[in-house]
Amino acid sequence: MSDSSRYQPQAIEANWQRAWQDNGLHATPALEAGEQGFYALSMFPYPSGNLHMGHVRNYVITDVVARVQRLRGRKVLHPMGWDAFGLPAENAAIERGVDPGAWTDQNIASMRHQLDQLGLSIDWDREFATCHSDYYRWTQWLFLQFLEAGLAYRKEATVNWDPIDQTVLANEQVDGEGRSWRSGALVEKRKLRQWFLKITDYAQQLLDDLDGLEGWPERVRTMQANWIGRSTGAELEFAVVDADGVPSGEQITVFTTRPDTLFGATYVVLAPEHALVPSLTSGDQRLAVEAFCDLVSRQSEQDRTAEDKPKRGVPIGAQVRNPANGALIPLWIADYVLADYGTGAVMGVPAHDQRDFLFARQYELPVQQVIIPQGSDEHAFEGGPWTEAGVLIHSGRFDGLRSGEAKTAITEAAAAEGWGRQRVQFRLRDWLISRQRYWGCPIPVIHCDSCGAVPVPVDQLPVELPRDVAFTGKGASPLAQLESWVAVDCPCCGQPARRETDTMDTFMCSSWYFLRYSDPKNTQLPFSREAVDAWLPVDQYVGGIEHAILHLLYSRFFTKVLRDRQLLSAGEPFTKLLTQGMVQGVTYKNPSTGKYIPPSEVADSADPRDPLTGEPLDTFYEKMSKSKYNGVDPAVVIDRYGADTARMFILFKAPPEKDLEWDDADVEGQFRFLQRLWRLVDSALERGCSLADNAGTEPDVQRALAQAQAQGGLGEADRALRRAVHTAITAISDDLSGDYQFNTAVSELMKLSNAMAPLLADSQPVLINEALRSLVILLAPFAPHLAEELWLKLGGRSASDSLASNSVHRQAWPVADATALVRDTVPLVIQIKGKVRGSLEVPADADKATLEQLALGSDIAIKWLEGKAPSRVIVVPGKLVNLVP
RNA sequence: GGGAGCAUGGCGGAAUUGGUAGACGCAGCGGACUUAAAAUCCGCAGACGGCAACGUUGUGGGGGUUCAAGUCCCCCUGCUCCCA
Repeated sequence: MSDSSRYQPQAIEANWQRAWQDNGLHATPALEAGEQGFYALSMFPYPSGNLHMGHVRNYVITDVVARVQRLRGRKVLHPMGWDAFGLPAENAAIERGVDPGAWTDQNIASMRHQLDQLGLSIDWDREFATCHSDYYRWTQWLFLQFLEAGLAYRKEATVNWDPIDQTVLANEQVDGEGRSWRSGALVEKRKLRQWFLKITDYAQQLLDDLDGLEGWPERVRTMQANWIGRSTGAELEFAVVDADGVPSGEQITVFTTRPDTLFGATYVVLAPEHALVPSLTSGDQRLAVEAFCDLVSRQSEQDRTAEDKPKRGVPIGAQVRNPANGALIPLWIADYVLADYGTGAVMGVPAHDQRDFLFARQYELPVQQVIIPQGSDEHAFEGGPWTEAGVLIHSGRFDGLRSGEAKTAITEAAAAEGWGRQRVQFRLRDWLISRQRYWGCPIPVIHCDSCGAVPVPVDQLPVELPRDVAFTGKGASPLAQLESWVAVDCPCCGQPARRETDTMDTFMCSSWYFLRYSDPKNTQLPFSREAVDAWLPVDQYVGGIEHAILHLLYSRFFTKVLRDRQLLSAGEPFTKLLTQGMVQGVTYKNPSTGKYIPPSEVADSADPRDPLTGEPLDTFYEKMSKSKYNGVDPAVVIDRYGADTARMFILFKAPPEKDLEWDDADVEGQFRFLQRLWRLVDSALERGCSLADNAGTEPDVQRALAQAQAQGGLGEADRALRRAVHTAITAISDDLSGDYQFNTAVSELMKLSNAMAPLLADSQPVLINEALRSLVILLAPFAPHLAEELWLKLGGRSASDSLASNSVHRQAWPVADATALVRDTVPLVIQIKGKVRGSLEVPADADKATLEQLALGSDIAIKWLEGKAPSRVIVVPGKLVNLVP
């Protein structure tokens, strides 16, 4: 076989990529008024500079979706961009003195180059990076919208402060022991004025609308619902009293989801940060309280609230009156109560709450049981608290009520008597968006001594990030140290004022990027209402499960706020969501040393051993990462096998939402399949097959069928071929509708090519052409380069035809012909008492009575029934007959 | 501790949603071609028994519903994720 007729992806892929680009094949078509486009979107990447397999899987899945929709005649928007603000660029600046902007742009260029090699049908004309001012000016503009709507505000909040580097740290930069990742110093908590977005105003809507997201995985919806965490409970007021029981006038308001346990409250606990702590602390407790507050300020929230950690606290030397029974109980502060959840105060009911129980036992506080399990008069309890519902005791007029009834009754009594009320509480808290960092979107606010926090006027946007800054990693953010940038006149009064030096959380930038793609070049607005309404919501969003909560919740929040600001119509941003599984690499680990061994150092993968010690190694699959030496570089795979093989392997190896085990042997197998397709087309060409002049299209086929009909019908090979073709069309179309099942779609392509090969010799040319035409178009979304090349080889498009109109990617998705699937006879399974005993060929159109007769008369039935008549016969036409003796 | 999900050959995974379990592929074995190997092509292949026809058994374990269960119900075990 001559060299030119071998499948060599390296020789064709780059050419097609260039040709598609030059001919505008992936440009987004304009929509007619009212026309429904299809918006396919991958979660945009952070430009780290390296494309990894997780990216590849993500973008290939979205690309197949986009390509299939185009073949089905939809106008498709399939864009890509860059989530380009963030810490790595700033760290590169600190460590290597490079400009974060230049560093980021370089990474974008390099990743863009790697992406281009995958053959993705992306409309690059709509590309943008969130770190460029023509994007972030609109992030700032949107922030001002939130501010105007009263949804952005400033308040004191605790941040992580590194005392050595004199800087603020993000939570993920503090390790498990509370030390800075860079300096190793114990991180302190500091209070700073921070910007928040009022996502809690939308908590109920964000929760309610989850029900409508039927195209989302149930898992993700549950995670969001848990994160929002709605609970119904009560606010109850405990009056502060002096030693003689005389009210001081102050009230402690607690939030509880268990008002039914109120009579069991034996103390009340405030968060150490609670506003009333300083004024209520008695003189003799002051030193202990201050020392304790200091201690707590160094603890992480998780350490404070984990159920298995010891609880610590101190009494502050004051007492309150239980509003239900008048009992005087002590007031404490404790680490496990958080200031910004609920009211920052809880009632301690040690008999019926795990944490209260531990706390009471540690400090010898009284335990009063007020709930007993239903149907028991067990008043005592052993070992731990009873935290379930039950029946009330020792609760005065509420005795005998069940927990559910008692919650309502006690809350109603509280409301009637003025010491409490029902309250809905969300776990969700307002979104802290301030970052004391340089490489982020500047918050467009100016602080003026007389006017306060003044928004930067819209016509002065963007507030550009200054480029001439020093990166030391020490002290305040580089922005705060740049006096020439900070000093500015107040837009209101003209007096000297100071710029806000905090930048925004990068999640702000990614909470609206999917809107910008609809109108990426707009210089007047973030997007026009017309453009955004034409394309939004995103029809299919694809990305990792790690964004199940934050990014997706913030994006939903943004969409709702912008809808309420009349900027767009959609109430939800993403109609369908596919969360793809991880890509895992084969990992070797020495179980005795715990060290990971690179696969290149493992001589025999069937019996992996440590190259130094000869010890046997553990072999398993884990998410690819540098430290485990289990990564596979996409560039290497593409270099060796081509992008089409990489795409086919990834799609075939596992269903999209499941983890995928990278396996070189399977990649090899996929490459072999593409080579087989190439040879199949070659052998068809040798037989004179051609798709030129619309050969093998439906009119062509119908003509041949009519002619065959006149001559007594199609031959056996012809019928088998058509059955294989139209079975594949049916199955693949089905696999690509609703839930995407790319793995079975690829296997159907394999079945079709397996079926075609032996039938080429005995089938009519027109039907072979039909088969080839269908096969190549069905292949096109998965292996776009190979399909385009085969299309050209077969004459589907002549070299002089325009690619823009005659590309294989511009063809129509094949339609299955139901008559091709019809068979004369079908196998009928014979069961005896539910067990399969054999099968026979029966006429496909036989009715139930006939099938029963055929089954009863079969050798199988005669053998197994031993002459007896069955007591029962179940006939499932087209499937089976079950004879029950 | 609470919630959700998963468990199918040596491996990845299929299975009209209650109707022939193991499609398709990887790895394996046998054959053809070749001086030989690679590549390619053809074939075999859940396990157990049998020369074979065939039989028994089989979807983590146990029970149930049904003519019929991988699929539905109950209990148990193990793993994964989320929330504490």
